[in-house]
Order: sequence, then C-alpha cells, then structure tokens
Amino acid sequence: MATLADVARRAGVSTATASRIINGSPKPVTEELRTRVLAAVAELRYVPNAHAQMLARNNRNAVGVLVHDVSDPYFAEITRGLQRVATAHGRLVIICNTFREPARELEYIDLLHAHQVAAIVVAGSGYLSSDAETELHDRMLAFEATGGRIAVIGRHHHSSDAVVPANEEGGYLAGAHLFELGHTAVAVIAGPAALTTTADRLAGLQRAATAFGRTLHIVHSDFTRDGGATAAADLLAVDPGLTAIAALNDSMAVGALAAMRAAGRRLSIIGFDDMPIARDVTPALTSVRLPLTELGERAMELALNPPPPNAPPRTEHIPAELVIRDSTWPLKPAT
Amino acid sequence: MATLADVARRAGVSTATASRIINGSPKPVTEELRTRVLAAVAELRYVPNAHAQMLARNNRNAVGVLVHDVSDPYFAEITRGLQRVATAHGRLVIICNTFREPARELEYIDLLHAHQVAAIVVAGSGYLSSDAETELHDRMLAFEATGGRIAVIGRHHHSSDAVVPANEEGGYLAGAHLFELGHTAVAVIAGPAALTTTADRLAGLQRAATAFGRTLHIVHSDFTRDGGATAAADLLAVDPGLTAIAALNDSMAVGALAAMRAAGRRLSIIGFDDMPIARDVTPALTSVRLPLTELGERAMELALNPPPPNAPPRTEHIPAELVIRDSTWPLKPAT
DNA sequence: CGGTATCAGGAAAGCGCTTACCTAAGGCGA
DNA sequence: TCGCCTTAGGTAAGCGCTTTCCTGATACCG
Repeated sequence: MATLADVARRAGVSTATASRIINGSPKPVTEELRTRVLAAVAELRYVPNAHAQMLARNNRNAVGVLVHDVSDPYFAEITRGLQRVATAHGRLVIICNTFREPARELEYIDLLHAHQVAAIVVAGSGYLSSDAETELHDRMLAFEATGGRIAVIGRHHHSSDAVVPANEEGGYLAGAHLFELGHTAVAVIAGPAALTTTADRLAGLQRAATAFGRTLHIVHSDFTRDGGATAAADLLAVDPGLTAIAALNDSMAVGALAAMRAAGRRLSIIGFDDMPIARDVTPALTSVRLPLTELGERAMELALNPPPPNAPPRTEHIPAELVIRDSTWPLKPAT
Repeated sequence: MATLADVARRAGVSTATASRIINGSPKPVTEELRTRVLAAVAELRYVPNAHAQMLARNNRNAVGVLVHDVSDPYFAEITRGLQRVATAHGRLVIICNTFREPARELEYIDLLHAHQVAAIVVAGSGYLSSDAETELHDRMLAFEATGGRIAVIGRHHHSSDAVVPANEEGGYLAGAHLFELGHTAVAVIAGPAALTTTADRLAGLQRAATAFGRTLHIVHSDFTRDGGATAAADLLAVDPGLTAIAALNDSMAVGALAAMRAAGRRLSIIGFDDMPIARDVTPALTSVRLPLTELGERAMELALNPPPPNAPPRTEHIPAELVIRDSTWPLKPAT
C-alpha cells in the first residue's frame, strides 16, 4: 500500500509538498514539482488513506443511516431520498440495516459515532416505550453532545430534528374514506402493536370511527405481504360479514388482496404508503400516499444543515394524501 | 469529544492501560483499575475513534458494496443477501449507490479504497466495452494489488472472484417456453443495449429462437416499469399480430402488463428475475427466477473468504429456473 | 538472603496524514 | 550595498489510538 511518504520520496519532495499538491492547497508550487508529484501518484497508484486524513483533519464527512431493512420497498424508497441529497452534498452514506432488531440499532449508533460521521438519520418506526428505545435516545443525545447531528424519520423523539409523516391524519383519511363509502363492518390489519407507526395510524382510524360512530375490528400483523395475507384469511373466516379492510401498509394490503382472491371474496380494501406496487395489482390499490422519497430528502437536509445554535429541534410535517383507485367502492345495500 | 487520554486521566492510569481494558486485551489488569477505567468510560460517554483505531491497528474491517440503485427491488434483494452475510461476519457494510452513472462507480471504488475496506462487491450489470468499464477494471486491480478483495456479481471481469447468474440460460428458458407454447410472433423488451445483462439474456433468447427456427422482434428499453409500459404500448401499436412478449426483467413485464390492460389486449408475457411483485400482479407473472438474495450471499462469501494464494479467480454459477404462472398460455390457432 | 521469574502498569514509538511554522533564496527599494 | 519582504519548500508537531518494550515491585526458589 503506497503512502504519501512513498510518493514524496519518489518525486523527491517532502510529504508536506506532496500533500499540498495532491489536495490542491492554495499554497503556490512550481509547475515542475506539481507534475513530478502527480506522476508519482499515478505510477504508484497512490490512494490517500481516508482514516489518516480524518484523523489529521478532524473533520467529519460521512453520514450514517439506520433503517430497519433496505430491501423493504418502504425503506428502499426513503433510502433513495436520503442518498440523493447526501450525494448532492458530496457525503458518503453508510447504511446500517438493523434487521428490525432494536439491539442492533444501539450497536450501530455507537459504530457510526465511532466512525465520526457528521450526522445520523434514524429512519423507521420506533418502539412504544421500550428499554431499547430510551437507551437509543440516550445514545443519540451522547452523539449530539459531541457535535454530531441527528435527524429522525417518524420517531417520537422530541429532542432531535425530525420529519414526521402524517400517520395519524393518514389513518383518519383511510377511515373516513371507507365510512363515507358506507362501510360499517370494517377491519384493520395493523402492524406490530409495539411500533409507533402502528399506533399512530391506528389512532387516526379510531378517530374516524368515532367521528362516524362506528367501530373497528383490529388485528395485528407484521407489515409483510404474507403476514397481511394470513391476517386477511383469518378475518374472512372469522367475520363473514366484513365489507372492507384497511391495511396499515401496502404490503399487507397486497397480501390481503391475494387472500381475498383465494377465498373468492371481494371487499373494499385500502392500503397505506402508496408504494409503486399499488397501481400494478388488480384491483389497483386505493392507498394513503406518503411521499417516501421526499421523507428521506427532507430528513437528510435537516441532518446536513445545522440549525441556528440553541434553537429548538426542528420538525417537518409531511402530509398524507388519499389516492383513490379501484380497490374501494361504495357499499351497496344488501339486496 | 472525549478521547482515550481523557479517560485515562480521569481514571488515573496511562492510555496504554485504558486501551487494554477497553479492548479486553489478554494482559492482566487488577480489578480495581478495570472498574475505574470502565467507570470513566461511562461517565465521559467515551466512544473510541474508529479512524484512529484503523490507523493504529492497520486492519480493515468494513466492506464496500457498489450497486446501481438500492431502491430498485432487484438490487434491494441482492443487497439484502450481501448484508446478511456481512453482518454475520461482523463487518460494517458501506453501500454506494451509483445511480447508474459509470463515472460514479470509479469515484466510489477509489473512495472505498481510501477507506481501507477489506473487500468490495460490485453488483449489477457491467457495460459492454466502454472506457469506463476498462477504467473500472483497472482500479479494481489496483485495489486488489493492495490486498483488498473484490467480488463481482454478473460482470464479465475474469480477473476477480465472481458469481454469475445464468442469464444466457435463463434467456433460453424464456424463449423455449414461449415457443413451446406455440407462439411465433414474439417480441422482446430488452434493457439498455450497452449492458451485459441485456446482451446475455438476449443471447439466450436468440439461441432459443434459432433452435425453434423462429425470429424475435427486439426493442430496447430501460429496465424500469414505465419504460416497459411504453415499449409494450409501442409494440402493440406497431405489430398487431404479436401474441407474446418476453421482458428482460419483471419491472418491465409489469409495465407491459399495464399497457396491455390499457390497450385491451391479452398477450402471453414472461418476465425475468421473479421478483416478489410477480405473484401479485394479475395475471400472475411467469418469470425466469434468479435467486437474488442468494446471489448476494454467495458474492459476500467470496469476498470475505480469501481464496488460497495464487489460485485462479473463483466463479460461482447460479442457475435460473422457470416459474410458470398465469401470464403465459398456449397459443390457440386463430379461429 | 540473593537472585531470578512473574506480574501490573507505564513510556513512547509509530500508523499516514495535515498544517503551523520556519528557512533559505531571490527580488526590491532606498 | 543593505535590509526586508516575498516566495517555494521543508520541518516537525500533532490527530487518537495500539502495542512493543521497559520498569519497578512482588513472589518464589534454592
């Protein structure tokens, strides 16, 4: 591994000069030396050691991202947004996949901290009052105390900058839509009860139910397609009178659609997030749209642009929007 | 930012001792000091500086991954596999999104090199004989020359370890399937002509066409859902006699399905990759399955387990498999 | 009781870079 | 001609760690 010293020796200059030339420092240098050094760099295939640079310069250039699972389209979409703006700022992005294990989140926060990242974006639902969650919060504070920046997406930490998707409002939108169509027997396929995202969306749905004087049949699943399919199958078996289902994300809605097809039933169904798949299933899925990529972009912007000193944490609300397609229709009075 | 020296001072020991205790070195230390140091660590919220550690230890622990686009389900799936085994080995994964720009690939290779990663996995199709491609190859060699390991997925570099999906065979499978069903007027919606993946899959299709004494109508698109939709719409307009379409990935197949629906036409259609969405569209998509997650896992294993010295590069072939669903059917003779 | 083996802990030399500071050589005006 | 300011380049002090080697103290042996 060629070092700067090798380059300097080969070019017959000091490491100081070599360093200046390679980094294009403002210090003037004769053309002669410049070409010699650059030639040495090329011949030795010299690549500077980033760790040494970080250490010497003491600047932070990378940013870390914590996601539950990159291969989940929900996070993939968010990640895309995060990466777009990070790249635009010339930042290296380190993506950490927690595989939905809270313990891994803690590990990764420290790891990113150790790697001197400039900022950490924590994406994805938090857990309702768990030990891991407060522990995480602690570490986030510790990281911020050392000058690092934190932005969270959809978490309920009110000490860091946050972009918060309108989960509750979205839930309301979904519920209101179904009730306005005349449905009375509606079930909700929710995500894991421990997640704040589940809780928030559910709260909105409940608010709609109350407003319309209705009740909801709630079951919990796991936000996956197959989980949604199973939940829907159970629901159809247990509650034959059901006319509509609200799934708390599109993956589960798609699963539910498959289950309904398998059971030969047709219920109105509404999803959440409006992921790309929504328009390609049959019937095309009505969904509560959340601009995922934008969520990521906003969060990265918060993370990268430090707020004025001693300002309170910034919060950016991202509205939800109902996208009506073919999977919901008015309930016809029983014939 | 607390340093080791701070911890040592606070615990009243030397940095050497502090370092040993924190890293659990085998050197024996009195319980007394151990607790003092650990207490200092906790009080100061000390997190070691990973850059300094890298520099001092001179070991490489991270691994880099180059993908065209994480949010593309194809790469998301591969990335998942990569990450699973990297995490199992306790490695930090740095994912670099090239946004399909060859120039960015070069940049990132150097960046990962500079960051002293232990290995780089280059995922995703290469370009047929472009300058950027040979340049990339050069840099890969330079990286390997410094002791770094490289594994490529589906690229035609025969100097590094590689896992190669059976693109050609898969193409043949797709073609043979369509021809066996009696289709004669079949079109192919290919990816960008410059990509090796396109070329390989196409070659297999051509081989099948030759074997069955048929010809193919080929159009190039961009591997995206909307690109596929546009291409299919054009195809339907230009060539009304078409009875089957082979799309070179599932995204385009899904788009084609949508275009056909819009045009009120029903042709047999076959996709490629068997991504999760394939079973959820209507009709469920027949597809040439490539185990994407496994592709990623294999590649990371190659990258992490160095081969015996001076052995030739290893190549792992991953077979393709035809998954027949509802989107392909026998051609009924025109009535 | 001297000598050596054992042990806990510290001093200090790097790891590869950046950069503040210094030096030597010209160039200039007076 | 002298003194001083540029200018081009070098010297060396870190950045925060790890680790080799060393020291002083204690234990153990004959």
